[in-house]
Amino acid sequence: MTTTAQPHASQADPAASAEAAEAAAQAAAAGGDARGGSIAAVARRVGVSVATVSRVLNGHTNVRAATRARVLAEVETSGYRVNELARNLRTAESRLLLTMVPDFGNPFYAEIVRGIDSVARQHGYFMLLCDTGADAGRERSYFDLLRRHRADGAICLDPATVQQANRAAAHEPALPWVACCEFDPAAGVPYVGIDNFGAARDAVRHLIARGRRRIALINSDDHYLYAQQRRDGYLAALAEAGIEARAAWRVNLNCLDYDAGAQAAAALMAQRGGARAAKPDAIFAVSDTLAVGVVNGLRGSGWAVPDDVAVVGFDDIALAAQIDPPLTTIAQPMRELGETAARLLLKRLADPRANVPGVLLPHRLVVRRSA
Amino acid sequence: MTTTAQPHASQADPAASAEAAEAAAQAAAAGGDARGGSIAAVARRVGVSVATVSRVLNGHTNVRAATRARVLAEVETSGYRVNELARNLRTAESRLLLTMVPDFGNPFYAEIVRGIDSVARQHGYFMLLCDTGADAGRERSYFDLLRRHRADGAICLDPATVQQANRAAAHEPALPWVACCEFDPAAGVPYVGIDNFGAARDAVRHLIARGRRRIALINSDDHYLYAQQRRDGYLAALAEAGIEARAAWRVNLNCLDYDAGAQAAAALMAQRGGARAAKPDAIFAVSDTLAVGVVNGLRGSGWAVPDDVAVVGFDDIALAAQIDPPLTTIAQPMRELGETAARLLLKRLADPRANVPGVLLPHRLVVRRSA
DNA sequence: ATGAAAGCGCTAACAG
DNA sequence: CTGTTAGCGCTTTCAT
Repeated sequence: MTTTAQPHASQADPAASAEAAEAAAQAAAAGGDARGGSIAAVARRVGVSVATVSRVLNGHTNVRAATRARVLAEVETSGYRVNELARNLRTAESRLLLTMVPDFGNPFYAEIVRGIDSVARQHGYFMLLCDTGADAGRERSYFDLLRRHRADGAICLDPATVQQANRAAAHEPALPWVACCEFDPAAGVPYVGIDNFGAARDAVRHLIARGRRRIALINSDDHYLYAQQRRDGYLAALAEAGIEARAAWRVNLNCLDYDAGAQAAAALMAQRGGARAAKPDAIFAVSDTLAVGVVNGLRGSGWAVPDDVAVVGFDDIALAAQIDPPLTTIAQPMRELGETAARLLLKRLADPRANVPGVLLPHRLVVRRSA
Repeated sequence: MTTTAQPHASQADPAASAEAAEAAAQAAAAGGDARGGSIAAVARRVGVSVATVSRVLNGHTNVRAATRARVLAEVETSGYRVNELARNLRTAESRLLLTMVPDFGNPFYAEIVRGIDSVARQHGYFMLLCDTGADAGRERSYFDLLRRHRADGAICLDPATVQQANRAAAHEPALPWVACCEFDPAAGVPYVGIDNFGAARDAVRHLIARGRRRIALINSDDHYLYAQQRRDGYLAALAEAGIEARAAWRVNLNCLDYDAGAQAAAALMAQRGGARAAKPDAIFAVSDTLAVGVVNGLRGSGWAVPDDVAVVGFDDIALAAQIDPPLTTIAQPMRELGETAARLLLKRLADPRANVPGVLLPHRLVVRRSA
């Protein structure tokens, strides 16, 4: 049992295990004349008012122990369950949190979502999950789900949607949502993320410290802030080492999957023919999924990692340690990113006027064998 | 726009793009005296009854074109949005589908979930996602979410929960849910999955055809039906080739992640000392995540894949083609599994008495370099 | 084609 | 401590 606020927790009470609940439901389904029905039916059978039943169900203390016991007993045997549709209308809350993900096939997002789910559940909320990449039709704004009261608040992990919503936030600041991973402090929207500039600079510094000087960057879409910041971090590291940046060695991808990384790497190494010295000796990819593809693409083209080309990824998904060679990468605290996002949102919901901060979580360089 | 049944689709009408909707919301927030408010407020401002507004919102045809236009105009300028909490209570449906996953960090489940989400959305449903592995407390039965009307139906991907629910289904057959991947035809619960026995047999036959005879099995928990079926398929393939099965070469894991696979492989190869001929020359793992770990674990112990030990996985997740060597595996139609599960459930919801079948989807062996 | 009115099942004043 | 009652905002007969 959690210790955090959970208004509607005591329904049918702690004692009622899942097993017991199933049994009661069975009894009800078996169809003695004591069906579950509505709260009114329960009240009638017990011989109390609906208010009393409601009080018991919601764990209010102002009910005599004996009365409470009778109500609980009836609830138990009848298999009654509260109708949350009605409760939600009455309390004007859905107790649902909307999570928008660009692609939950990506382990990076999957782990963040687990963090969100975990905190949400602890606080009596469930998670509505939308894969924003899934419907090409773009459909109506996902934030309409908030306006329609389908969810009480939202967490957005999709950079494109974050940017769009940040613009809209100027006009309609009241919507309860928080940005995660992609964020703009200037937008006045609560957020969690990391120092993308610093993280990218750390990655490239590491490559430079390992003696690499021809460092390519495989980046995400340059429209995204996080991509711009990582690009700038990359550039800064090169600059401080006195290395000239080459535009031809910077590539932008609008897809972060393995194949995209593999193809980009192959293309990078195939640029203008012959001289080995004219090709990158290192690749920094802004996502581990990309980097896994890069390693694969390099191998496919006959290049050895890290001997010919060192590779650094980003995120530190579980897979990073499993591939050959294991991936050197920037670790993001994925779980905490999700948990923090959920906490910020919950705080905002608890007090709409609360001053919810933006928070930056620490990253760190994890050195393995790929660089 | 989809062509399938979608009762509440026309709210604010096709013409209203997301952009326009945002603009209208902005207008409303700006606070002219025409606030969004309730349907009653809209009706009052237009000078019609709530019934008429409701009809327009729901795309009923029996409204004069002129009236409809006036209502639509007011909805547009006021930024009114229907309150789905109220609609849901009135119509007695949440339009939410519950999806229970044992671990959505696993790419196999992630892809299935995308299939579910895609079909659900096409039919005007959203997805409530629960990671059943997430809360150790086990909590109340997830199916209580159905009884409480928090979701209209459920799809269960978690083998443990499927088994538990199959037992409960004997007592309470009315719950609208479908089993996916783990299923028991005898339980009378609609399901979708593959022929696990045949698939495992195919995998092991392939190994045998490649000349391997000392074949180990890394399986999931033996309590699960799919695990039993795959084990039996493995055993059948060995038997038909006249190979004696060795109990010491069968291992059961209750976790399918990379590390579990790596450790199991290392342990398998370390069994009782010296003789090479006393160790497996092939490993069949019942999940690609496990198999990826196996390849890594083998490499870590100095064994070459496939020369020393051939490896076959199961699922054909995207990653399978990216590792070195690329993984030979049994492909499951993950996307279709999810889509089919959703369709079966939707059919069940549309007609509670409908006879919803169990369906088996085809698998196939994908031969790459690991075996 | 439109309106009036009855609830859906619940929670929360307010009264006692 | 308990009961009565008024809605929450919507959809849907049933009239007109």
